[in-house]
Amino acid sequence: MTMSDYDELIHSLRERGHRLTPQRRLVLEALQHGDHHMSADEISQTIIAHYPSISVDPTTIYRTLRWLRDVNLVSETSLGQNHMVYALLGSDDHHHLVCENCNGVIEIDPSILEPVRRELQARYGFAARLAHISIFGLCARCQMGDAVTR
Amino acid sequence: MTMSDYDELIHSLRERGHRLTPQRRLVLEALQHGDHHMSADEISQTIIAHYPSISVDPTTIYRTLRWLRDVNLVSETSLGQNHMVYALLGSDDHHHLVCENCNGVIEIDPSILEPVRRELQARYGFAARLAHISIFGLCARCQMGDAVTR
DNA sequence: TAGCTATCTGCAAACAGTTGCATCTGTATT
DNA sequence: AATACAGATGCAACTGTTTGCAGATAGCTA
Repeated sequence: MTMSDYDELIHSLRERGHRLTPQRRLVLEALQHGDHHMSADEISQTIIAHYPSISVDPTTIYRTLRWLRDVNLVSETSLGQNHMVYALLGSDDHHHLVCENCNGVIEIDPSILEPVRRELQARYGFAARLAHISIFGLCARCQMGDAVTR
Repeated sequence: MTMSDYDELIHSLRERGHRLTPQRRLVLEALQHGDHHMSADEISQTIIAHYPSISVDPTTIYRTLRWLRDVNLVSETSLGQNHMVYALLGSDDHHHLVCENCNGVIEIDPSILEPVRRELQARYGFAARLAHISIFGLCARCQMGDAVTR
C-alpha cells in the first residue's frame, strides 16, 4: 500500500465517522514494525518497548484490532494456539495449513482458494473474506499412524 | 452411523486406552438429542434437563468435547458468536457461510471443498480436516453498500 | 478558535475455555 | 471377585477476549 493510498483510506474512514486516535496509530505502527503475524500481547509489548512513557489499555488494543479487521486492514487468524494473531493485509498474503498433531504451520499460496471464492459468489452470492485463513488437519509426517493412534 | 458401527468404534477406542465414562455417555446422548449444532452450555443444560440429579462439571464437558473432536466423532465450529458449537459427525455434514454483517448462516454442500482437499493432499501431503467449517464474508443482501459503509 | 457531539478510551467485571493437581474409576488382569 | 493403574473427573485458579459504563477527545461546524 502506497502512502497516498493510505492517506486516501484514512480520509474515507474519517468520512464514515471513524477516528484516527493516537492509540490506533500506535497499534498500526506496531503491526508495520513486526513483519510477521503478531498477537495482541506482542503488539502491546512492542508499543511499550518503543514508547515506554505511553500506555495503551489491552481493551483498546483488542477493540482496535477488531476495528482494523472490520474495515479490512488486518487479518485475524487462529493458528491453533490459545490466542489470535493479526497481520496487515495487502502484501505477503497467504493461507496456513496447521497440523493438529505437531502444531506445525505451512504457509501456502492464496490462489488455491480462488476457485472456491468464485463459486461461492456465483452459487450463493456470498463474498467470502478469505484472508490469512487456517486450514486444520495433519501434515504429511504426522499422518503415518497418527490419525488413529493419537 | 449404525449401532454396530458404534459398538465397533467404542471397542476400538477402548483398545487404544480411551474410556467410556458415564459423563462421556451423557455428552454423547445430549448431542444425539439436539439435532443441530450445540454449544457446551446447551449440552450442559440438556443433561440437567434430562437427569436433574446428575451433575457434570463444565470442565469435563469441555474436555469431553475436545476428546470427541480429536477422535473425529464431533465437529467444532465457530459461527461468529463468542462460543464454539459442536455436532456429531457422519450425517447431515455441511459447511457454513457466515455473514459478518447480519450474522446469518447459510449451510452449503461440503462437496464444494473437495477439490481443495485433494489439491492440499497432492501438493503438500496435508490431510485437511474440513468438517463443518465456517467461511466468513458478506451475504448477497449485505454486500450492497455495506462492504464499504459499515 | 471555541464548542459540540458522536466516537473512543480505560477501568472493572464478566465470559468461554484451559490447565494443574489431588482424587477417583473404568477396564484389563489375575 | 479383588487388584492395579492409566486415564478421567472435579475443583480452583488462570488465560485471552469481550462488554458495560462513565469520562475523555477527535474532528466537524461556526
